[in-house]
Amino acid sequence: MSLHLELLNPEQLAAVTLPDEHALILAGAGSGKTRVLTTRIAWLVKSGRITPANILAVTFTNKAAREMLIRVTSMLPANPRGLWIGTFHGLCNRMLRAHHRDAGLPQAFQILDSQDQLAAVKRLARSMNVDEDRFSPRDIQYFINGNKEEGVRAGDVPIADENTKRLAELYAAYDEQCQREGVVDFPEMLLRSYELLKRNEILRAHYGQRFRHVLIDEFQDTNRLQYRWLKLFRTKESCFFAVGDDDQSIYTFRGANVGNMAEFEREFAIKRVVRLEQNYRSHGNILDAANALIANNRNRLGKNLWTSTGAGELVRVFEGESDMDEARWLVEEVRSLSRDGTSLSNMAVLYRSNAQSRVLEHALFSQGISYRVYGGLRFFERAEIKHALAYLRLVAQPDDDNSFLRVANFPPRGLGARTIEQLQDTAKKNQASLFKVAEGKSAVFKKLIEDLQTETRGLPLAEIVGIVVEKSGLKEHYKTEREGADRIENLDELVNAAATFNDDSREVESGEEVDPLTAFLTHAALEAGEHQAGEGADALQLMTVHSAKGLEFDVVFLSGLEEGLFPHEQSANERDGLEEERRLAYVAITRARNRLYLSHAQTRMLHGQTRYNIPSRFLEEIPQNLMKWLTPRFSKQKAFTPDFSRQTVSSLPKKSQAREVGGWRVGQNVVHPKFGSGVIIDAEGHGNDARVQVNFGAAGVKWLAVAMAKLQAA
DNA sequence: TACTTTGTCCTTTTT
DNA sequence: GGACAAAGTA
Repeated sequence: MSLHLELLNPEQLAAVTLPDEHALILAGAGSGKTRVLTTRIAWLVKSGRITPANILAVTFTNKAAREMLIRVTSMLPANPRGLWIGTFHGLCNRMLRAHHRDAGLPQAFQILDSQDQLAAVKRLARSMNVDEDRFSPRDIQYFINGNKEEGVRAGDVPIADENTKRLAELYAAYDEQCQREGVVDFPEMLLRSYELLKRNEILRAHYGQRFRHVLIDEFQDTNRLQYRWLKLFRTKESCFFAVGDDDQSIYTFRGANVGNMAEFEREFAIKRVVRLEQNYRSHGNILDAANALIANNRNRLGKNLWTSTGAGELVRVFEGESDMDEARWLVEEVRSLSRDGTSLSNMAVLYRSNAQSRVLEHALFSQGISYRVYGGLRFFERAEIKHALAYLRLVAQPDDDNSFLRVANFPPRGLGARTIEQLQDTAKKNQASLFKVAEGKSAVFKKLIEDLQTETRGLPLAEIVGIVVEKSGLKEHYKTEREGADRIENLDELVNAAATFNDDSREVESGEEVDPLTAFLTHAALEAGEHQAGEGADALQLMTVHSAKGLEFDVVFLSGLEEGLFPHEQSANERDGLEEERRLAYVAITRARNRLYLSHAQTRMLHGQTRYNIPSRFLEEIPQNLMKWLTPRFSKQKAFTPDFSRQTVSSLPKKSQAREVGGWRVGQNVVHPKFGSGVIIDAEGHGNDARVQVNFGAAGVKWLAVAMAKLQAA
């Protein structure tokens, strides 16, 4: 019930109690960002000058939004009404449902997730005879979303060449298709909502007046459209409070624009940028390592984290001979920490890409250590759940062709590709949905949907879902399948989820209430990740660095620190790709409270091939005096230079058979007088002709004649 | 029409 | 190694 302002440090207090003016808060990792944001909201309300309804707080994830809501409400005496805290998409959804007519949408519009969108694009591409070699559905989807996120409609795409012209046509056709079917994809939600407010002066004035205080979390992750959307709420009286950390910007690959921070500073004439640099999370050595690493980035607003807790332990570094070796060591380490009293859920293993989890899982499983992998297949994304949702969507909105195609012949009911094709032709001719033109063979399916509609009308949500799961034949179908038991369990779980579902966003302010089924389907699309199993159990946490953002652990293992993996090889082709990789490493390191492990392996199975990787440059960028090697090997490789501008990683060519020539073995570490240290990645010939291919990192990859080159074993 | 086998492609991810 | 889609077979 209290704000506990006395517990804030001077900078935090300054941020919380800023007068009514625009503000930019540079909040470093672990600096109490969420606390400042939530206390600010509570402080504003308690001041009595405004009500909760005057506040708009925007976050990126549902998790962050929920956390914020909980913390704010705990600081206020009564449950605040009219307080808008949510994700960009959640808030846009709320607005679009409330003003669906003005936005040109049916009230029960359905939301396409990325998968659904891709399916819709594929279907469109086929109906328009697109050469998939020239334009893959992925590319088209990327083009559409990229433009939408810049606020550019199909008609406004600048036509530079034939390709763009064609893509713009497809974009236009795609939007028409969505409109016809009453569906909206993720970027469309933002753009629609943006256009709605932009065009409708009355609405804009209404919301602008209402939201006197606009607070934005993770501002560095906003894209251009999101920023423009936010600016629509700006009035003479309004105050914007943006919190962000440019060093933690790790989503530029999907359109986030860090430049928004500088833009905001300029456009809102920010007088004072408040820097939160005191870190309450990590020990000194860990923090120093993070600071040293990020100092290698040139594009920064500048910030240096410090802590008043001691230096703590050194950062531990391990080199494995192979990924399996690395995993075995890691499991042993986890086991002994666990024995010494650190709970498993307080330890996390982080990696750059999901593919790396497999080896770890294998090792953990065989040693009987419980673990939990984040970011795998989410509940609402499972095939059987998607199928059930498709039936439900058709009940709510039969013109949804995406859903129609998904389940028209699932479970199989004799509607083959031919029948569907004919149906699609008729639909195209009549500019109507598949459902409307279904006849003959497909009439049976149409009848099924219609029966479901009449049968479920007016029933409670859980019963609707139960009936649909049963009568669609899904359950029956999975009974005959070998691994169907899990799927049936999931379908039951879906009914459960429906039973416990209560939606607070249905409390609308403009009269019309959204029907429960649509609300549930919206929840499934927008909050797909919220429904996760095994949340409570004590288990080791496995996740990518990306999904670790915002979290913290006593012990963090950062594994696979190898050139090509982390930094990822693809990042070399992107503008400022390496800097983003470095920020990613920075995020990873700053997750650790007490102990940090960094590890890498000499060989690793990737894409079914063994790769020989050299240690990541990030290991070189951390001052040696902060680290403690658990294996001697790495410390021997003195010839490292910090410059790895050229090719640094290679995989073993497919056809290579020779593993060993003249005493040199593939995978072996070597030192060359001129090129420094490297690793043998291939070998061929024998005797005097024997040659080895060596990856020297900075000096590149070279073929060397064994007889000539003065190679030394490292 | 429906199931089985082969060929291609591999980041990161929330909404 | 593995997911997913297109081609192949009963």
